Amino acid sequence: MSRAAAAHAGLPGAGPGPAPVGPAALRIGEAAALVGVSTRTLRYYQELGLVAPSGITRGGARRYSEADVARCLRVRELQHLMGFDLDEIRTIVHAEDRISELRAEWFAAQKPARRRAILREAMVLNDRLQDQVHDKAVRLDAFLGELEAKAARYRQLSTELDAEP
Amino acid sequence: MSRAAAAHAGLPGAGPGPAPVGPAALRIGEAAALVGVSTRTLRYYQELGLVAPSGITRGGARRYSEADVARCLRVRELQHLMGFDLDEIRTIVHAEDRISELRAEWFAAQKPARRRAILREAMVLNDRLQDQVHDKAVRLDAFLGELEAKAARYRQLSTELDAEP
DNA sequence: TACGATCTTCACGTTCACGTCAACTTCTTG
DNA sequence: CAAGAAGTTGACGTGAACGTGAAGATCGTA
Repeated sequence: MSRAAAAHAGLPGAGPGPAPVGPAALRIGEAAALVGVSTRTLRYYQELGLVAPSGITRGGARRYSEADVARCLRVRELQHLMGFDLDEIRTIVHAEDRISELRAEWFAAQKPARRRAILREAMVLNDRLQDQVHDKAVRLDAFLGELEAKAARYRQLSTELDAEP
Repeated sequence: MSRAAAAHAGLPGAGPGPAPVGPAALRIGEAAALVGVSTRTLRYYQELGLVAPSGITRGGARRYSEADVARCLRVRELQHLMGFDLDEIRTIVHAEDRISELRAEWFAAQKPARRRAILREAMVLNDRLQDQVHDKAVRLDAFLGELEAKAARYRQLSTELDAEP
């Protein structure tokens, strides 16, 4: 597992202590405000292994990067836009982590056979997610189509009314 | 409020006792099986004013019509496909009830002015719902687009790999 | 370095959408 | 009409996703 992925999994990591606090380090309250949730929610996400702050101070205070905030926003999107529960979301974001790991491995890999294997795994992960989303999108579009048909029917009736007073 | 709407709101109604049990009357267990939920869930939906059985026996047993089942399925769709909570769904289905009331009023109405007013109200209700759905659909399609772009990129890399071994 | 704002970790409370058990009644079928 | 299946109300239990203190440690600024 990569360094970044380990941090996001909330693991201590084998590296030299806690990750360095970058220049864009936000405190939990600031990050929460940006995401639009409570600090409790951010701690809860970390508890579930969804989003771990990429830095911590010596005293143990969480420090969130912009990428962390983006990740939180993504979780919210998957939650409310897609209707996934946090457990499903964990699966999804971990798959996405794995994909960005694979990207790095891809650049490092020399042998075409290895590259092919990496690509295959990434494609499988991506396709799986795509299927889930596609399913929802299709049914939602159908729903929207119904509503639009009704709206059209109303407009039709309206013009008919206006035509013959 | 119309007869049907009163029944679905779970009100006793001023009519001559409970609604007659039609030929297509399903027991709660059968209706639940068709919808794919538990009997508890159907009672809960009634409790919230979402779906009330259109008939009851003298003894007080609920009898669901096919329309009731369809209504339950609609609730499930709004719940899982759209991600609305049951309170929002109550607002939506009540708006839809109001629309079908308006349809009846429309046919009964003689004066064009009255018809125009009815139509306006129906259009407002429909547009409101349509906006909510449209918003979700747009963002979901964008999400899907990202995934498809990635998939295309993977396919591209794959063919490049196969081309030059 | 003092101090108030912000953070930390428990730990229990809350809301939603039901699940589940109990005690009893009703329905249907032989 | 007996009996078992299914239904009724009522009340309490449950998992998810947090909310809400409590008690204390830490951070940033004067």
